[in-house]
Amino acid sequence: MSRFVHPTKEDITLAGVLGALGDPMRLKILKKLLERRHGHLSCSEAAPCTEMAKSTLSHHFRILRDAGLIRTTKQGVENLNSVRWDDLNERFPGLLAVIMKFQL
Amino acid sequence: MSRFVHPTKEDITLAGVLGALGDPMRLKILKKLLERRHGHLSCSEAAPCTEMAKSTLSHHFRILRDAGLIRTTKQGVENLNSVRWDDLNERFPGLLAVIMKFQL
DNA sequence: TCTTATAGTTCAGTATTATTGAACTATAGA
DNA sequence: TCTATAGTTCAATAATACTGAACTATAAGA
Repeated sequence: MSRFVHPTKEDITLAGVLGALGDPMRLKILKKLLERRHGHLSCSEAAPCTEMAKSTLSHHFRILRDAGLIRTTKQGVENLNSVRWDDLNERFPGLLAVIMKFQL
Repeated sequence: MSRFVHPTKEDITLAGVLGALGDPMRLKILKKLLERRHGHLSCSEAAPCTEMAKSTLSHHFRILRDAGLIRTTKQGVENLNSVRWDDLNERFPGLLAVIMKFQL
């Protein structure tokens, strides 16, 4: 029964957010999640490609979670992930919207 | 006579830019440079604090340069650094302007 | 209930990056 | 030429990231 640790909105830092997004895989994961802004995706649904190690994927989700970019809840056998859109937009207005515009 | 290597505008990547800015020191350096958008600052003028190792500072400037965020030219004993504002704004319109708005 | 499958985490070893003191390079000025 | 200044490069260590293997938790079927 692993409970996920999420930083409070106030504890989200700019360097943390940018650092977490400074990786092509994590950018792709966030883009997939952002496409359904208030929806949820399991880790494997949000994976940028299928031939990547589960542990690697888990690692990247952890980094996104620790930076405050996503919220993870366990539902049955899956983890459901969603972007913390409102928190992020209050903390850093416009940031995610701009990043989301660009390709890759 | 060290010549600095700068990526072409086309070679600047989003993950590279975000990764380079995913560090408090480098964010501070960029902010100082951005305050005089088309001006130039030496490395020591742009240093976030004075009590950091010269080699560490040099390392951070290198990462910013390799990511395409700054251009460095040697002038006398000093290195002059400036933000590649136009290149970045053409490649990722609005990105730097948004990041610049936030504190820390 | 026992077994199997699914989804993901944790562990541990390896690989990559970051940090920093010491030595070095290049330029300017006395 | 000698000294000071500004920064780089090197080399060693510290900290993070990546990933295969083993493990945990839940669901569903026999």
